[in-house]
Amino acid sequence: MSTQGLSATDALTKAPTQADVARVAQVSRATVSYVLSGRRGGPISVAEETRQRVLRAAEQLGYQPNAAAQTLRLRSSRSIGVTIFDLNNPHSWQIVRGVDQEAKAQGYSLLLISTIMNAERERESVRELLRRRIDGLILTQTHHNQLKKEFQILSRQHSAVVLLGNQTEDLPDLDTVTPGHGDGAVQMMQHLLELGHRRIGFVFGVAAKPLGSERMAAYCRLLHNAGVAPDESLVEYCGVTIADGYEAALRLLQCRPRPTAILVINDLLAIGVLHAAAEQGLRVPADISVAGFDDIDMAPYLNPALTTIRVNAEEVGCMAVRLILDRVRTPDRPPQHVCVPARLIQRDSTGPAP
Amino acid sequence: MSTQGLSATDALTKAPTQADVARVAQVSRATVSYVLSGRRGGPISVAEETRQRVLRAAEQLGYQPNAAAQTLRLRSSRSIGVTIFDLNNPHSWQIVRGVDQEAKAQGYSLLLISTIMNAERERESVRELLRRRIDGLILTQTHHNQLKKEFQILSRQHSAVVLLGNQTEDLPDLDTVTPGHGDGAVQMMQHLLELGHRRIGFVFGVAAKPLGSERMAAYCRLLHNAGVAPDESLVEYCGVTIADGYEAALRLLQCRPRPTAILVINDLLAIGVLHAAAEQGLRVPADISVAGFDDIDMAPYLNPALTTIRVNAEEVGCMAVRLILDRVRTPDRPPQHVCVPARLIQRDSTGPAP
DNA sequence: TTGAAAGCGTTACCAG
DNA sequence: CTGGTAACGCTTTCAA
Repeated sequence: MSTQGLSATDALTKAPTQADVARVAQVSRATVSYVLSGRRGGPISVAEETRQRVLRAAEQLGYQPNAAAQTLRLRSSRSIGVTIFDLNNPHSWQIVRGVDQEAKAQGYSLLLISTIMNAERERESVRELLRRRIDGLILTQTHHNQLKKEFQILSRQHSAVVLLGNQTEDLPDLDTVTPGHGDGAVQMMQHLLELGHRRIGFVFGVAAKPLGSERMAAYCRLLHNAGVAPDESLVEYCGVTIADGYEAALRLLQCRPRPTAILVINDLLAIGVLHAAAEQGLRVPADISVAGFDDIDMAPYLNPALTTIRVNAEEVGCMAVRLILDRVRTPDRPPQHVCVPARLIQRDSTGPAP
Repeated sequence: MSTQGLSATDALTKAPTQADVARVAQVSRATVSYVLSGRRGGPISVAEETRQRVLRAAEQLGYQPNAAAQTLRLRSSRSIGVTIFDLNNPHSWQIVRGVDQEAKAQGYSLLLISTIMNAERERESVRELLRRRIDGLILTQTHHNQLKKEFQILSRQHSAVVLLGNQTEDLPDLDTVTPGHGDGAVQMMQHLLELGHRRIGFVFGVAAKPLGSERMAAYCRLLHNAGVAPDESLVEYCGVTIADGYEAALRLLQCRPRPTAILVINDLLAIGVLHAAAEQGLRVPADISVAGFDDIDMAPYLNPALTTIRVNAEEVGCMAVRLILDRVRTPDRPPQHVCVPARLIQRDSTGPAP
C-alpha cells in the first residue's frame, strides 16, 4: 500500500510527514526523529553525513513536524495559556508582552491567548485551554472561585496554574504573582497628602468586587491616619472603560466642596478623568490633581503627563511564566507567592492643593 | 495489564480518556465519541438512556477530549492563527477583538496569537503556527514577500491565508482585507483643505516601507490638486512608538513657517504629537490642527479630542475570519479582496487655519 | 548507528 | 444502535 513512488515534489496534496522525509533521505523514521528533535536524553548521536541528508530532505520538502502528534506522544504541548480579563486596557497587553517574551525565551514558543469578558465565557475559554493540554495557565484577575473544578482537572493533567493580580485569600494552593498595587497606593497617598490634599476622590472602576481592594484599603487607611473623616461621596464605583472613568469623574467634580485630587484605579480610566477635568475648564494640576496606576505607554504623553504608580508589567508576565515552568519541573513544591514592587512616577498631573 | 479496577475517582494521576468514560458508562469508546462529538454526518443516533449515561460519566470524571488527538485524527485544529506586528498599538487590539469574536462565533473557539517584532521572528512565529496545523492564518502588515515558502507549505496543508492591511501588488493570489485608509486620507485632506490649511505636515511612522503608502499618496495628490507645491521638509518619517511621534512632531514644529496642521499616520503617534504641541505652548486647534487615523478607544478622550479617520477595526478582524472560513470551505474559489470603508470623525483637534 | 514496532487518544468505517 | 479496529504522525525502547 505504501506509495513508494512518491517523489520529493509531487506530494502537493498533503503535508509531508516524517515518513516522507525518511524516504527522501533514505533512512528510517526513527533517524529523522533523532536528527530533528535531539531534545533531552543527550545526543543520540547519528552520523554527520546521515544528519545532513535528513536536514536537507526536510528542508527540501518544507517539512514541519506535526505539533498535534508530538503533543499526543509527549503528553505536553509546550504551550502556556493566558486569559486576560480586559483586552481593552493597555496594561493587559504589557503583561502579555512579558509573558510572550519569557515563554519564547524558555522554548515555550507558543502562547495561546484567550479573551474573556465574563465568568461564563471564562469557564468556556479555560475548558478550551484544558483540551489543548496546556502545560500551564496564567489567569489574570479571574473569578477563580468559579473555576475550582477546572483547577482540579488541570492539576490532574499536571498543568501548572498561576494567578496574577488576584486576592490571595481563601484560595486553593496556587502560585501567585501580585503586583505591588497596595504598596503603590500607599506611596501615592503619601505623595498627595504631602502636597496638602485632604479631599481626595477615588474613581474605583473594576470588573469584579475584590479586584483593586488593596488600593481601596490603602486609600482609606492613609486618609484615616491623616485624620481625614471618610466621605462616601468621594468614592465613585464604575466600570472598566474610559467612558466609565469619564462619567465617574464628572460626578466627582460636582461634589461641593470639590475634591482637590482624584486617585484613579488605573491609567486608562485616568484618561477619561483628565478629559472630564479639561472639559469642565479645570486646569490640572493647578485646580485639581489626578493620578493613576500602571504607567501605560501613553501616560507620559497625556496632557498633562500623568503621575502614576508603575508596576513593571512585563516583569509580572515574566515572573508568571517562570513560576509555571518551575512548577512543571517541580510539581510538589509548596506554593510560591511573588510580589512585584511598585514605585511612584511623578509627572505633571499632580501638584500642591489649591 | 488493563487496570480494570479503576474507579471514577482514583485516577488522579492522569487525565481521563475516552476509554475511562466508556468504562464508567459501560459502553464502548465509539459510543462515547458519538455522544460527545455528534458533529457532521448527522446524528448517528444513540439511545437517549445511553446518551445520558455517557454524559453523566463524562461530567463526573471531568473528562475533556484531548484536542491533540482530535487534531491528529481530523486533520484540523479548528483554530486560526493571527500575527500582529505592533502589539503596542491599540488599533491592533481592536482588530484582534474582532477576530476573536467572529472566530468564537463560528465555532473556531480558539485563537492563537503570536507577536512579532521583525521579519526573522515573524518567520519563526509563522512556522510555529504551521506546526500547529492551523486552519487559517491572518497576517497583519507583514513582510509577506519573505514568507513565500511558508505560504506554499500552508496551502499544501489546506490552510487559508488572509492578508490584512497590506499592499496588494505583486502578491501571491491571497485573500485580502484592506482598510479604507487611502480613501480616508482623501477625506481628511479635503477636511483640512476646506479649513484653509495649506502647510500641512505629515508624521509618517511605519514599521516597513510600503505600509501606509496609500495615505502618503492621498496626501501628496490632494496637496497637488490644491495647487500646493510639495515640501519635503513637511514630511517626517519615524518609527511606530508614541515617542517617535512626539519627536517627529518636535522637528516639524521647528519648521518656519510652521505648519498649520499635522496629519499623523495613526492615533497612537498623534498622542505624541498632541503632547509635543502642548509642550511648545501651542493651542490645538487654535494654533495648529492635528489629525490621526484609526479612532482608537481613547481618541475621543484625549485633550483635545482627536479628529480622526475611523475604519471599523472589529469589522476588519471579522471579515478576515470570514474570508478564512469561506476559503476553508471552498478552497478553489478565486481570491477575494474586501475593503472596509473609512469615514471622517470630526472632533476638537482640527479647526480653521490660523 | 540504524530499523522495527508499540503506543499516545481520537474518529470513523464496517460488522454484528 | 453498538462494538471492534484501523489509521492519524510522532517518540522511544529494544534489537540487530
